[in-house]
Amino acid sequence: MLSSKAKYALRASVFLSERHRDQAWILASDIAESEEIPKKFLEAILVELRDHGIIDSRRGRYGGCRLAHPPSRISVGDIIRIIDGPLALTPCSSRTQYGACADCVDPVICALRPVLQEARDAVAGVLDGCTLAQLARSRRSKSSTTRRAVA
Amino acid sequence: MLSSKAKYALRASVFLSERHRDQAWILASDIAESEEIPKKFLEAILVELRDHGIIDSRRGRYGGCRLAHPPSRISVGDIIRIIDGPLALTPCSSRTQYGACADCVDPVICALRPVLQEARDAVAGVLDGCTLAQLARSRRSKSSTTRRAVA
DNA sequence: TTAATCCCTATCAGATGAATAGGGTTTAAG
DNA sequence: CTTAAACCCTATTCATCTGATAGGGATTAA
Repeated sequence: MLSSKAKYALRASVFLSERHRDQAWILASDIAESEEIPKKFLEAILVELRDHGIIDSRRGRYGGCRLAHPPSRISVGDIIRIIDGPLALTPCSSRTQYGACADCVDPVICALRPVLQEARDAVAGVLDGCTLAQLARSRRSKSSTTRRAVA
Repeated sequence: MLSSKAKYALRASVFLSERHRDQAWILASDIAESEEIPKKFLEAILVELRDHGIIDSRRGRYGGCRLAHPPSRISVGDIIRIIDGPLALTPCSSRTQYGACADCVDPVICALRPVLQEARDAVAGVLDGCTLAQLARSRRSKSSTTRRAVA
């Protein structure tokens, strides 16, 4: 399951995507308010995203943050991996962060590994194939649909 | 990530698969010893598997447990779902245990949902496509390979 | 100089994960 | 009918993770 933190990170990232056009610095407090994310908690998330090169930030007055790359170059998988760790079901079936599990010597788990790798490739294929740009576009179309439905 | 509990459950299930031929009652303590699983912890796991119809059990002297179905009819996905919960990344993208997430009203998360559903279908496809029988077979071939390599 | 902003460290309550303890209940063999 | 042996139930422990809050330090552009 996704953590709240990862969902917040995705929401914040999409928010930044929508405002990425003019390269302006966006306030963390604006994101927090618009997306209803606890401000201090969001700050910690933004730091992680910055440390992993997803966003750039500028301190001091008139500072803020913005995506470090075009929204079409950042995937859902990227964000989730940074916040929640590898997509794989075990360390030993991860490709981006491979590591032996403590109990990986066991033959049954090893018998399991090919399946788990297949599973991880399947999820990764989907989540890495979906970019922030696509999410932002989909959000835009949904909100307009809603508006039309309400009208 | 898979919990230890789920790995234990898978190991125990494969162990039962290997001995399913003669329909005998297998002792929990035998599974615990062979698979190096803490006995009391394993007992709790077996109860869960029993409650979900994966295994049958008989109490009292000469009791034990065994698979309630042929190993070819029980999938890795079945076991994982019972022990660790839905394969989906959010309640709202689950098919077997659908439920709205607390924050599912948010449009970005909703924009995310189709992707998450795709991801869940992808993992489910893999994990439900792998049965205990296949795992047991793969374990058998591996251990013989090992023996050959050692010899 | 200063107001505004990101950033760092510490802390906290609650949930979850992994395991242990101890006995209760049931069963089949003798 | 007794009894040894097994599953089964409740409670408890300990460590870690999650989600969040607090307070201020460092930095920047006007």
